[in-house]
Amino acid sequence: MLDLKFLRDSSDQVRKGIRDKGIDCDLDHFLGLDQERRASQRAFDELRGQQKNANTEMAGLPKGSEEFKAKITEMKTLSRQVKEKEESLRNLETDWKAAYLSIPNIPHATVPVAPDPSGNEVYSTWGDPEQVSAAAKPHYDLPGFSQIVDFHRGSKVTGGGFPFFVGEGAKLCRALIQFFLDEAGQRGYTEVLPPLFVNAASATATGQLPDKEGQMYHMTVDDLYAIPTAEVPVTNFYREEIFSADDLPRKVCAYSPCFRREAGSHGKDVRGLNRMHQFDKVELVKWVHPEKSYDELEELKESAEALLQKLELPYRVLLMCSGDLGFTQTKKYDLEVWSGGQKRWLEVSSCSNFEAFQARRAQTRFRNEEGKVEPVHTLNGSALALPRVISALIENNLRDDGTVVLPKVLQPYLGSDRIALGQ
RNA sequence: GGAGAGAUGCCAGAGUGGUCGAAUGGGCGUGAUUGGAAAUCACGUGUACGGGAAACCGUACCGAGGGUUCGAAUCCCUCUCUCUCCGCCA
Repeated sequence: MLDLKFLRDSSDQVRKGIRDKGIDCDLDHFLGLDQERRASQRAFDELRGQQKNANTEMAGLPKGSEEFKAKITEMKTLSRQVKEKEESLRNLETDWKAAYLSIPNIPHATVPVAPDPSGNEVYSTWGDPEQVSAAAKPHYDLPGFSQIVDFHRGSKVTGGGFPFFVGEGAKLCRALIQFFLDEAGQRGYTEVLPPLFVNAASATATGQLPDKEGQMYHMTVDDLYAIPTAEVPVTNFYREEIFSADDLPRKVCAYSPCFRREAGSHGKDVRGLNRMHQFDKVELVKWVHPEKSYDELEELKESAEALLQKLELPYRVLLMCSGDLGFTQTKKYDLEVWSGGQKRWLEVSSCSNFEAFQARRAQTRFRNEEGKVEPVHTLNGSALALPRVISALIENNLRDDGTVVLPKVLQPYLGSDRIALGQ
């Protein structure tokens, strides 16, 4: 949610932001409801104030007195009015809240304005894609690949997009998870292992609800959602809490499986490890002082980049344009690894600043220098999502003998300098 | 899954229908005292929404939702969560 006063006083700026993101949202409908709500609350407060005054008065009167009885008769009318007014206020508040939740965050001034992904800017590039491309093939076409990532049995057991990682494949996952967590730990992130299901309040705070309901698996019997990313439970860790200024910044990392229904995404992107319903990821989340959040975004991006560098995988960083920003984000960098076999860039990380948007929904605040309570800024970034890192590792490092040479940093975790496909 | 107990402010913990946003203690903050500190004393110390230039004022909030009543932290109903014991299990 954006700040209420900001929405009222800078509505033109908000309208522009909504337009630049290409999101369909009726700000004026909300502003109209906001006025109605305020008027309704004033009226209710007034009536309720009368009732309270009368109440105090009555406490001083003898219980059975004529005066007391007369007062009761009088107050019955008022009581009815208060109830009616309260009901209409509650109804207005419900509509108002729904409209409020439908307003997206707006892009930061440094974000390029463009309607679609073609407007994303290549911010930087690391490594040499050409070098690894020569004879590489897509991982899903490699002999033996299906023995370390078994899609067929996954489909039998669960459904499409839920593969088994087997043998070396499973060990590679475990190694990457531990490597990512170790690196985050060294950067001062506290490790958590979060719940994999969250309630609706949590999903609302981070912005999955009501905006992206269809993307999550929903367990209707218990009204719980399978997390699409560890961002959801982790960001909600401090929901409804107030930090003191020197608690900030607070940094947490978490490994978790992520579950995505990905409704509506079909086509060439979906082969092999490129897009799945369940995948593993290590996520970084930060709660920071509002003045620092854009510096923190750079630090977050660099943390994720450092992982790809240590894994010796060529990548590029994109500064996402307004039209490619999500509902909740003000600014976002995507990291894309070079897939030597598929000859294309694959997103492995997304580092975003939400400013106070999530914090306001989650009511995560801090006491600022003047002692006033204000929302913190939250950020998060993948560091990293596993499957596409795995495909790049395999495709880029496959040797003629069918083995995949591992980057130095992973070797201690696997106890070997290479893994074999197949066998 | 069964039985019981409970949920109040930063924490502990009073309050069983009216003057309760809520005693008291602790913590924290400011000040007094001190050479400095401890101890002691005084004052202060929630959040949200609304009104106001501001000081400040109003209203809501005692797990959540509903009900009874002129009036609810307090009575009734439903739900959620926590704790204890039993069962079951990793």
